[in-house]
Amino acid sequence: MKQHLEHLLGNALAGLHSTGALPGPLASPVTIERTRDRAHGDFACNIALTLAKSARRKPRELAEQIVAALPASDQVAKVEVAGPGFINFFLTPAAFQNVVNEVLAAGANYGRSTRGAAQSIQVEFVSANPTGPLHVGHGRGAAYGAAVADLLEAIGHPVHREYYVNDAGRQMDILAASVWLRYLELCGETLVFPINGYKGDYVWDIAADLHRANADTFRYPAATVFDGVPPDEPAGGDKEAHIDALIERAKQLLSVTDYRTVFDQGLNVILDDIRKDLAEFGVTYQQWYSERSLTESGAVDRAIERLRGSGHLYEKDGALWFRSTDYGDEKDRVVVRDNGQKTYFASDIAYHMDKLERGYARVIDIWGADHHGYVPRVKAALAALGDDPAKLDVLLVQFAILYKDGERMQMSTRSGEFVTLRELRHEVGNDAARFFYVLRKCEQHLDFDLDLAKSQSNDNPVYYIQYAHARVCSVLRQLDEKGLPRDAAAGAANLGRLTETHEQALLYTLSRYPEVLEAAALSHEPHQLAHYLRELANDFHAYYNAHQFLVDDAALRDARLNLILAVRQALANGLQLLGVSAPDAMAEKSAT
RNA sequence: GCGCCCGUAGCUCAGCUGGAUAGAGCAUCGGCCUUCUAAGCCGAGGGUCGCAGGUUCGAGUCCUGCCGGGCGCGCCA
Repeated sequence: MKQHLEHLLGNALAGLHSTGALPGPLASPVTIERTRDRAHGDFACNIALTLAKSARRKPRELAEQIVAALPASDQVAKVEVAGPGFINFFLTPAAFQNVVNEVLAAGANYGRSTRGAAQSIQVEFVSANPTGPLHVGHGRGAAYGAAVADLLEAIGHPVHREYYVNDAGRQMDILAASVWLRYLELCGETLVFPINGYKGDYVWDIAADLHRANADTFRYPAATVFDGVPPDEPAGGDKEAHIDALIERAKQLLSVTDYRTVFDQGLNVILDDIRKDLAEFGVTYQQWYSERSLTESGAVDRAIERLRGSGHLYEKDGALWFRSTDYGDEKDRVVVRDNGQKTYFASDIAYHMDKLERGYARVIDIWGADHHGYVPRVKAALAALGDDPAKLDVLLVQFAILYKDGERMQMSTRSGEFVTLRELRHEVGNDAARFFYVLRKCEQHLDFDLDLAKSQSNDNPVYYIQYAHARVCSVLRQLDEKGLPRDAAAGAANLGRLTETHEQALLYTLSRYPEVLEAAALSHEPHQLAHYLRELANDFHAYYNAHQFLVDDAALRDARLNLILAVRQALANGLQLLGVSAPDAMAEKSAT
């Protein structure tokens, strides 16, 4: 519809140019928009307003002239010039009624397009450190990232979903040390667990597995383990120095392979748990990319050498620095520490270099908003490597703040007092969780009221949309029970019977779906789709209450059934993109 | 102090990237179930779009400065 109108306007303007009625080529392209108010027609164009200045003409006059030059179209019922000079298009009922045929013909593909087919996109999201189970904050990144990826795929982009596994670095060593200390306790050693260690129950579970499989193989007396280790914070020492020394002791006492065994026990158990958790949440990946593999393959060294070759590295205080300030970062960054260890940033440079070398047209990183300060340095690194930093899009997701009993909950992996994604999923269900998470745009803080989500799940908008879908299914069941026939072809032939106000509203909303999908995908805003689905469900429920579908008039009945089947299809397509199920019937409402 | 995000109805948020009279859900009040599921529908009240300037035919939307809230500013990851 939109393209058709743009085509008509293009012809009209070309005609005016050729007769000299309008000067020069257009500065801006012709854009057709949906009107905010249907009193202004179905679509509107502000071209006369934007052209008025350069043409030195009054906008309304110009608009009249453009309208007069418009070619005839059987889809256009009326064209008006209104307000300061808008050109308003009123389409024929038939133009909208035909949307039903389009939806039913396209089925699960309705709304999808191929406009992005030439551009492959890599989307990296969640990528939480495998030091513990995913919590509710990660859940938002998961739901948002999956929806963005699915939306991009829906407009034709080949999409590669990836999880970057931080299986190297200090945090993982702290986990390994935590597992080992718990293991020692299980062996019968008595010790004071470090304040900076991972205290969650899952660490005990991992340690128990380790003990079952290896008995006392990795056991050392606690006194030996803590020999020479500086005191922890409660004992008047530094908690960071304390835990670092314990890691050192672990590496000294255990052989390289034994330390690796303890380390990998923690890594693998947690990573498997994360994989399973996300899969249950409907979030899947094409690839799990290991940070460790970047070091082992020499990719990190290669990245550093490339930076050195392009003259962006220098040494200071025994460390190797990247001059990221050359590219707008606020300070230079260390890539190799004075102790010879490469920083996390060095791995990340190598990782992003690798992403672009793999040939993606665009790369999207979805990070927690607390990492926003990290963006300039990664972009700077890409620029220094000679890559185009504009290929990288970093989407920052603000925190999901949990409320329980009206109070804000503190979340900390280290203290073990967090609410896990799994707990949340079990409380409110996958559908509600997926939908709630994408209901807000990512830069908006998300208030997640656990009590509301738990006790009053009826208020959840996801049920409202699912109910609309289930109602259509229910109508079809009623049709069967009443032994009434359904003739899809007759329905298609009688779409002209759909003239009620509610039907027109529904047809109009249905016709917007492809535009909403595209806008949501291009702007990485799944919430647009979520809000649209609510509108579509709203139009359907209003229609349902105002009119009967299973009427005696067979032609009208078939037309209405085709319409609501089209609505069901659009609802199902949209819900699927958000990872929410489209049930055929709603489960019995619980008594509470 | 510097940087990023947010500020719209009592509450939680949309506002289609600068368009016409600022919308929805909760909450409040009033209606609708012998008829396809009432997890639904219809109606009412509720606004200085944080404040002050600026840009233009037009600003909730763009630019500047304040105010308020969140998050960052490691040779941690």
